[in-house]
Amino acid sequence: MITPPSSEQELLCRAERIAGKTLGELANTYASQIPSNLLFEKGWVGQFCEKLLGASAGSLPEPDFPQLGIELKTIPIDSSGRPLESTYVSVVPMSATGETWETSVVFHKLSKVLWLPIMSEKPLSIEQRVVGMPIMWQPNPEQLELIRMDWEEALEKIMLGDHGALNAKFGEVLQVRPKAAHSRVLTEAVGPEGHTVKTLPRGFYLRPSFTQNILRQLTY
DNA sequence: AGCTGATCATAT
DNA sequence: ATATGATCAGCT
Repeated sequence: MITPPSSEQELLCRAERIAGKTLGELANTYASQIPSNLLFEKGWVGQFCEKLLGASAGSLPEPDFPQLGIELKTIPIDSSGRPLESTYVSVVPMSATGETWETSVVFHKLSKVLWLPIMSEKPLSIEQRVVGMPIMWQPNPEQLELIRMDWEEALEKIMLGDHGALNAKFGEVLQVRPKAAHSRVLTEAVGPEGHTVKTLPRGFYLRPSFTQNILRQLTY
């Protein structure tokens, strides 16, 4: 059990200390069992890194380091530093809770993010994957505005019950995609006439084109 | 090769 | 069921 970092600086130092190491080395050091593939433990890398850096466990809709207001995101990259996947941010509130942008989970989680790139090209086994240099990121005004506009538009679709629009084509930078155990899962949502209906749960994801820019801006 | 919809583990 | 952590895998 690793204690939570007491400051942003300490968190960053911890992350820098594991940069350059393979997941195999780190798992050895911390006596963790490493899965041979991620098919049945898709979140393993993220959860392992949370543990390494002292994030408070739990699945609360708030940043991983609540006291610091910092969210940790591991992001798989190829040898050119390009993201291999989109980045999950949070659940889409399909039953519109009267949330505003400033009170939204998306806003709070993305206010400050510690990105931890993991070189994860397919031929590499999990233990061979390498932790890259961490990036402490706060969205600049333009980035924040792009995210906000997608978020606002998504909330409009929710209020209208226009679930057909809430698919993976939605959002310039903040995408909407299914987020569920399987495709038969249903959650409560606002229907077209304002009544409660059931629909597939969805999540907000950052598109790779957006996260690539985040990784680039500190790489150069 | 990138995108989109589907899916898996765990905790509460 | 819903939240966290995400990646998988078929299709274009």
